[in-house]
Amino acid sequence: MKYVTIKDIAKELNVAVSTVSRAFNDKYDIKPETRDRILKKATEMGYRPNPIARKLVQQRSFNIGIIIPEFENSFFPQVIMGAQEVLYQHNYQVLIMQSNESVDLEIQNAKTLVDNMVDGLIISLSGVGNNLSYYKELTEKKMPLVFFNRVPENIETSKVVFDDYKWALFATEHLIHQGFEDILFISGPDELILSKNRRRGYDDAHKKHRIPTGEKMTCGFSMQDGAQIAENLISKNNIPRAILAANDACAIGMIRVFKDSGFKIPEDIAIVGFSETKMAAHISPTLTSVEQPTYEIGKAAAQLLLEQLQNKGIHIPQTVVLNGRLNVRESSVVLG
Amino acid sequence: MKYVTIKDIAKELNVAVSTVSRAFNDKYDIKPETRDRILKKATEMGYRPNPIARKLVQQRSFNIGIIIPEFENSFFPQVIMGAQEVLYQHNYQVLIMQSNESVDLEIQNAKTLVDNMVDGLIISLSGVGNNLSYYKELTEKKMPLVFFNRVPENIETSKVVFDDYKWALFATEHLIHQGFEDILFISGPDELILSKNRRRGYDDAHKKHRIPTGEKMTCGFSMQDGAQIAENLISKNNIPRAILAANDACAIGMIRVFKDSGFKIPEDIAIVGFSETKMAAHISPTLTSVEQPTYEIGKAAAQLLLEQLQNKGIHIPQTVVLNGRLNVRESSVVLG
DNA sequence: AATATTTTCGGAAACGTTTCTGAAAACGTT
DNA sequence: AACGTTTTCAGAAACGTTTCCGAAAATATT
Repeated sequence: MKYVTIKDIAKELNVAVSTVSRAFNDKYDIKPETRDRILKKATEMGYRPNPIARKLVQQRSFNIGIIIPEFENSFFPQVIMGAQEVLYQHNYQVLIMQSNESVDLEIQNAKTLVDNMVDGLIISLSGVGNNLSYYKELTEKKMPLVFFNRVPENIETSKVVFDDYKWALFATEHLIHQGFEDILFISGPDELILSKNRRRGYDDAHKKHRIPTGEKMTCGFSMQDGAQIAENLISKNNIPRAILAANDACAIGMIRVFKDSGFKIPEDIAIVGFSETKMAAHISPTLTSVEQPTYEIGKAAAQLLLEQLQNKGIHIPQTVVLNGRLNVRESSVVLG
Repeated sequence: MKYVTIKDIAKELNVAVSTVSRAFNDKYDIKPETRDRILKKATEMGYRPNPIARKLVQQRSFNIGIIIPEFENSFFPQVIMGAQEVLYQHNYQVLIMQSNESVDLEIQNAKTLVDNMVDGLIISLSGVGNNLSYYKELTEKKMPLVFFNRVPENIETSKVVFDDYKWALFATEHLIHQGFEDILFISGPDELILSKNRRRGYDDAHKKHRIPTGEKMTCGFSMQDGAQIAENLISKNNIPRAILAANDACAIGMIRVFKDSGFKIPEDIAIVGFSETKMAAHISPTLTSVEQPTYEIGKAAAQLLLEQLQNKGIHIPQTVVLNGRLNVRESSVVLG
């Protein structure tokens, strides 16, 4: 690839490169006529500024990095769409990397993005074996950082989270109200705060209604993970009356296995999912699920990052807690 | 952010920057002892090479750009995973951008990636209103380019496609074998070659069995698009006996609407999806679908790109056609 | 011991920008 | 007409690398 450069234009027009540069960043003194002359020539020659060179001298890139654990569930893609919307408005480009639920790859991705001089980072942590020291280092070096959804506990920076406690409590209460007492609780990996918060919600719902809690398990976020747990339960003949699942994918995986084994949902086993996917309304039975405002999460994260970018130096860590909704559908309601 | 540079190391060790540089790229002459001395100091100081500076001087980045239209269906994410796997093995980093089905955004993304000196581009076109002139320009400038899934007709470069003709024919025949004659054909936007190919397959299946074709329509790739078409059909009381849908999302959207209106699938309307999603086996009824080898598509695209990257200059455009499978499930089979 | 060869390194240019410094040109003021 | 201001521009340094060129040091050859 041959690129047209600022030098080519300067030579063509017999001006200094600095003059051409000024023509593109009006802020400096330049006569309108020469500016127009340069701009005209530039488009004529098909010139496009080289962001690489600019990054090098300005030590900033107008790029934002986003790191997510996976994008097979539609949750993260939707968050990204939200973030992109506000970042684009502020002329930032977005670089996406996915860590495939691997901490090593996640850190490697973060380093790559930092090496490439992103101006800030939006991150959702991978589930297992967190190693936060690199992120701590980054915050110490004043790199703008925002975590969302899967956030670390002891890093002083802005975060966007869902009120997992409240909605796990609410979902559990919903199941209790339906008359179920033996409720299996399934959450994501223990390291994630969101798992802890949901567990508290689950426990408190039981306390509030003065009934003993059911079994508690952890699980990954894929359909396979859910299916496997269901198979285990069946083989041990340990069938709960109701289940609060880690997410919709997990719930859907379980439902398939249970149905294949002849169980009726919700008549035999009621089930509630988490972080609503588009599928919830389309499977059979339709799935009751806690809906998270994915798009808003992305927008909020982007806005928090922009704040840090603008108030360089002084950064007051903020935690934005977003609200959700329980979409009650067939999978948790026994009629009559 | 303060970065440790090659200069800092050079100063610290009283050597020239060129020597430090050599220490990192062994290919040059350097005494093993000084190399080790430098490498040791470098890790001590937390040095990480700055890819930006390197790009500028080498005029290459070891970055590959991937542009996809959307990532709400799991199709594209899976392709990306496949591509990443082989590119990572060859030390390329992957930058992902999504065009949101907008041609303008797609071209803008491509330009951004080119400006950022990616060494090559893997692209799946946005559906509507293609403007290929920029891509033609890129191929003329020898930028390595590979298209997949949604490919342009008259650009001379490598492509990875699915045998849409064959599998549309096969899926149509499957429906014919089940005894259905009034088969509605729904494809993606007309501009896409894959739509044309599927249409040919659909037509030829009818020719082969000497029955007249049914109605043909176009549709987007989302559940909403499918739902809307179903609503239209119902309001016009124009109900086909069977449907070959544009993709699984479209099929699932239609199924929901039909079921809500009291139609039985497949007893009243049989339906076949395309490009199998994980959901196909989990909805009710389970969905018959043409499965595409998503992961392999990504890998093939990456390999074709690597070939171009390696044989600089001479590039013989290749088109890889991948095979699929018809997963027959409940939605297209009436028992008894 | 003198010369030739190889190994190892330093210096400097280059990549494409931005931005600092200062000088020339244009204008205004007296 | 002489001076002070302002406007407009050119030149050069800088960003962090790689890489070319050539020189010094080490080694080999005669």
